[in-house]
Amino acid sequence: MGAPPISIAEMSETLKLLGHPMRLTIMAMLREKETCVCDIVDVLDTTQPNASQHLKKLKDGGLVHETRRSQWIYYSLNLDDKPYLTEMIEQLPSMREKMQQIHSKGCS
Amino acid sequence: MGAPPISIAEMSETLKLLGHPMRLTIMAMLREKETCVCDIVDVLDTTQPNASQHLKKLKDGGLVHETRRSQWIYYSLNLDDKPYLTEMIEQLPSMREKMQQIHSKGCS
DNA sequence: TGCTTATATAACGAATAGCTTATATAATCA
DNA sequence: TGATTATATAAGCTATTCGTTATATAAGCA
Repeated sequence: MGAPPISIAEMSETLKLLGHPMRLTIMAMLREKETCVCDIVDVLDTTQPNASQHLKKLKDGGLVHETRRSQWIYYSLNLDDKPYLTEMIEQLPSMREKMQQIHSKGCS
Repeated sequence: MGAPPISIAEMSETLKLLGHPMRLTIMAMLREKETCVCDIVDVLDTTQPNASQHLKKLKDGGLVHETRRSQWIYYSLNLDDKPYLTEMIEQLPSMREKMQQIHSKGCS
């Protein structure tokens, strides 16, 4: 009935996931809109496997959700059960510009 | 004039600090009231050097503040320049009971 | 079917973080 | 001053995390 109790263990595990610049950048990107892996790779300016492994951690931690749409896999935020994160996510710097620049290159 | 810009690098470093159960517990304790190291050691149920090293990280990260009052050093929250944390800190589980139990033992 | 693109997984080395034990510093008190 | 209490620092070991390279899977297309 009331809000589900949040344990320190659970919260600290989640915060550990966000305590990495690439993963936090991914969260900032996904706040704008759902994004496919190739665009994330471009913005992070890293290798595809590296981005993929960070995405896996975020997914395993329940912070993001994935959907396949033909050959692309789109990631999106999944913060429904973590209301304590909303304010912080909102205050992340905008990634809009960097995400637009990517598409001048075009990854797909 | 406007709010100071927050970088992803800066935020992720701060979140990394909070991504450890002992450090997050310390933050939850300090939300209640400023606390000396010996009480923190008791609640965390760890060794004094371990607690001390976690406190040092929080201090170096600008999350807490210390004041010496005779032989005791009291730590307190320092969140003035990190408004994005306030909601999360507020939603940490209360440490009131655990902090009261400690004083039945009495560390000082 | 074979080729190409998108993504995930595995394996490994390097770097980092965490905890422990031992020791140092600082304050109080007798 | 010496003993005691509170706290910090150092050193070393272990465990975890990170990024890389190589490889696997999956979808689309010719």
